[in-house]
Amino acid sequence: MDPSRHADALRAAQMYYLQDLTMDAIARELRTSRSTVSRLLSSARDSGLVQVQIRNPLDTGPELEGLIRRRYGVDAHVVPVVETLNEAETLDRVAMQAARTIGPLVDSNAIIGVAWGSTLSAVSRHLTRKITHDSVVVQLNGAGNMHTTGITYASDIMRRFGSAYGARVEQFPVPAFFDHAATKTAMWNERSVQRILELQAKMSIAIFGVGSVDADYPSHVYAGGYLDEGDLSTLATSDVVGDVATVFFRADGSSDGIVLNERSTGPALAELRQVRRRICVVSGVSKINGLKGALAARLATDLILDEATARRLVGLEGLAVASR
Amino acid sequence: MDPSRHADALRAAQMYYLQDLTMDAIARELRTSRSTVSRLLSSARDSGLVQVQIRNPLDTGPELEGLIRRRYGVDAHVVPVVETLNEAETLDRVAMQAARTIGPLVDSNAIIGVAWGSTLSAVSRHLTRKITHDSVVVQLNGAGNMHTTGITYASDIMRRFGSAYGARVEQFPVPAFFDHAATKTAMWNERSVQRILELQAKMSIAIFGVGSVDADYPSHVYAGGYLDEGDLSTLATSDVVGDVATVFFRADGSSDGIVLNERSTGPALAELRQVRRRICVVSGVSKINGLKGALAARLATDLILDEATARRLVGLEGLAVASR
DNA sequence: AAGCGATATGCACAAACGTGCAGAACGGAG
DNA sequence: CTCCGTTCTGCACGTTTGTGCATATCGCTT
Repeated sequence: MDPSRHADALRAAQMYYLQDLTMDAIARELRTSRSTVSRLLSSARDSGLVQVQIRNPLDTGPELEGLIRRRYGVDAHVVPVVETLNEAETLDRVAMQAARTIGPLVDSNAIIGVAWGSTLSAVSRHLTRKITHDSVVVQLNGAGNMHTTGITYASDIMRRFGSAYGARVEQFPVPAFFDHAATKTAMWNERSVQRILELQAKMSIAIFGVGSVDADYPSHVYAGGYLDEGDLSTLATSDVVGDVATVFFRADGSSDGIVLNERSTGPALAELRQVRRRICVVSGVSKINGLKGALAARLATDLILDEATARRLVGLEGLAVASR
Repeated sequence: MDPSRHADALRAAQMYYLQDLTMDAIARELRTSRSTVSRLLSSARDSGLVQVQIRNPLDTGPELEGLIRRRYGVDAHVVPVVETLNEAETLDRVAMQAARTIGPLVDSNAIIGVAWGSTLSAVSRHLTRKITHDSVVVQLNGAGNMHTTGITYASDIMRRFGSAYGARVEQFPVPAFFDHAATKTAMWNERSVQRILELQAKMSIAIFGVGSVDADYPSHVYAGGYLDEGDLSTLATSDVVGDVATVFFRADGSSDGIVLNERSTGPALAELRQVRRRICVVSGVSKINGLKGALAARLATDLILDEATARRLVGLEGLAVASR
């Protein structure tokens, strides 16, 4: 792109956001039309030149976020939504806010682990650009299943992350679950796979949703042809409540003895917990049980979720906004 | 203020800035009118809840800021202005942008040293609020002179800084210059004064303008009744080009042997250089000589200045915006 | 040089927004 | 309970901003 356009965008952004001039005044100074300035500004915004951040003072009394922080030890970001919204609208709004909340956390030299699923797909569609250097986006778990290689679906997500942050993208071209644990063992010794595993071990940020076994609309994992009848009934008898990156856990956060995990390509929970910043995005109350399990397993350091689910999490279902 | 109003402002800000809803839509969700939302948002902005930041990628070619950085070793923030603006308008716009640039640099537990003068007065008028804890604003140099105690003028500046950042304000109730160096020595042993000096020694940020002896409109210091005829001629014979916080220096940045400094209440240049972050705000090309001296003395780590002065600084007076 | 596709610009209109003003709601003081 | 001063609210209006469309500009090919 024309570099002088970029320079103009910067000038315009400074004048608009830092000097409170109107677009009209800026247009006169840049000797162009007001509409061009409008477009310059929007390009400045979505090229990440302008960064809007909302810092809510942590001392805002007994707010939802504070409650969650104290109860579960995670930094919560509650997305305000009204109850009347349907699932899709809620997801979209949670995803948009999640995308913008994640932005400031991504730095140069970051290694960003990304899972897949409907939540992450939505998030990836709303990412705001931010220029970083030498960042890498690495896929957390395979996406293939019996019907497709899952390439297009998961890789779209990865690609969007990569281009938003100017990062190299490292896909993980394996199925979500192997049919036989032995295959996984074999593959895990392949150098091509080890390269990915090593990257994962060095992640500085991980971003994922949660699956919940009993969700109203079951997650991709449970309904998308990844598991057969036998697998599903095994899950039921092991008291599994949900998963993160196709690794399953129980309500108490434990995952030992869940045989399916031996065939899963996602990072072991203990491994995930090594990551400094672990961002979990959740939209929809029906994921509550999976979410509680993930929190019990201490899988997240940051949690972005809609208000209704947040209330449910701390047992305030009925209450309206605090102190009104 | 009503705490629920604050909560609404936060919700509104999230929906507006993070979810791209219109004020109309937000009004419906909050069950209020669109105008109220508009007002909520502006209160969110100027209570510092919403933070707009402009990060210009440092790799934007041979830009003015890059040139200045390489030549003088300071982080430059060039404020775009057209040449046709008069002094007052330029100052206002530089001040506004300076105020908003400073904001993100102020943290909790900061000790902020602030000078006075027309530049800082303008800056103080445009500060955006930001809630911090246990911050202190400390006056860098006395403001009294033969005619007034200077209290109202300098203390207005200090007060504005204090209230913008929720910081304690520590004034320095001494004249700008003592008549006799001996009085300064005596006062500097007073515990009330030492308390201030100790605070200054612990400053984490210092904010100041520059005075330039030959400016078109001489700074307060040179015209405001602080110095008598004898002082002014002494300055002339010592090759002084300007001052920072009423401490004088020559074009090469040296200040040794300038007798007036022995009577000045500002921090010695060597002392100022100890401060981690030293922000210098300059508006108007006629301050160029003072500014060059200050840069030679390495008094600043960050420099906020108007475009015309920036061009002058790197010797590109005639040039228009790079690459157009 | 002409032709062509992609991109950028300005116009004009519609949508979104800020703000003065009048009335409502609130919170003491008497 | 009433009064009065203060703060908040919604309306209405004027201003500011986003965007579809027709036109212009640029870079590249033929």
